[in-house]
Amino acid sequence: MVKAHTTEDLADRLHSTAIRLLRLVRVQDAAAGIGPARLSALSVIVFGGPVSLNDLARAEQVRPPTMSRIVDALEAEGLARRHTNQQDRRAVLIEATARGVSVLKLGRQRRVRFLAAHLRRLSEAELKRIESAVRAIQKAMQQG
Amino acid sequence: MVKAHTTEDLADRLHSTAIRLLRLVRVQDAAAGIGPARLSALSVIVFGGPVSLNDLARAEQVRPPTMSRIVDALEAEGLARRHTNQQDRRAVLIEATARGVSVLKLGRQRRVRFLAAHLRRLSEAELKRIESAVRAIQKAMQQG
DNA sequence: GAATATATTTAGCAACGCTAATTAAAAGGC
DNA sequence: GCCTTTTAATTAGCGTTGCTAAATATATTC
Repeated sequence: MVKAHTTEDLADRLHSTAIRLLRLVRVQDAAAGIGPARLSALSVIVFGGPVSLNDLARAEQVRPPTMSRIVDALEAEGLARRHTNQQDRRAVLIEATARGVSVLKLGRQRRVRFLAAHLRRLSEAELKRIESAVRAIQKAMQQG
Repeated sequence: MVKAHTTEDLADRLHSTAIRLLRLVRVQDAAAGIGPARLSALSVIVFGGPVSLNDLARAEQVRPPTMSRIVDALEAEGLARRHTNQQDRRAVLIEATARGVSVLKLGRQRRVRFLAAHLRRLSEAELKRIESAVRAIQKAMQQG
């Protein structure tokens, strides 16, 4: 569980590190005044432009009825808006309100700044290594 | 949001990458037959030895009543056991059963193997960079 | 035009989060 | 040695977030 001589050992440590990292920054979300499912869905809405409910559910790895209710809540809180797609009137297009964008960006900023404060403990060389690793990890995760 | 000239940009990308990584491996948990809160608590119980309920709740960033119920479920499923601490009879000590240990390790293995399969797409040099970045990130996160 | 497929919602249930209040044991003050 | 206060856990009751099954409305296909 400690040595990283195999790819599987490295995967184990990378996995644990990702868990710890998100657990660390999650503490900042208390100040956001919005639950985790809503915050996460709002993120996809803000950065993914107008989205259909099905696509949004898929992106969040959640079933459509679950997402329908989350969007209800986001609408009730004035953070997102539904309007029917005119090309296919069965479907809805969901987009963020100005308030939704600002709530999301502030929440994200809190997390990121908190994490950045930790990273500043490291040397330039160490930061460069993380930068390069982030690129590699994203490459490994591309298309399934 | 794209360039990484500042520590904050790097934190942003690292944060996003961690989210995507965990979202990727989470798909494997469907086969575990146990909810995420229980699985995560079981992990602390297995690797953190016998723990009090309060400590377990703190480790999982959850309130004691929530953890009490999760431990109820783990006991009902035969994955963990409570017994009262003899030094302080208000407190309980929670530990994993043999079945709890095996359920956790299999679940973890599924996640880790899935992630390892993705990492094998990378070169040795890229894996070395990730290895080194993991160490740096853990260093940055040490003690708060 | 009828049958089928697709997008979303509604209904109802389980798991997980919370706060407030209760119970039981330990620790401290006098 | 009592009596108060503190601490550990649980119970009660509520809101959110996950699911499946069924309903509704629109598109598509034959």
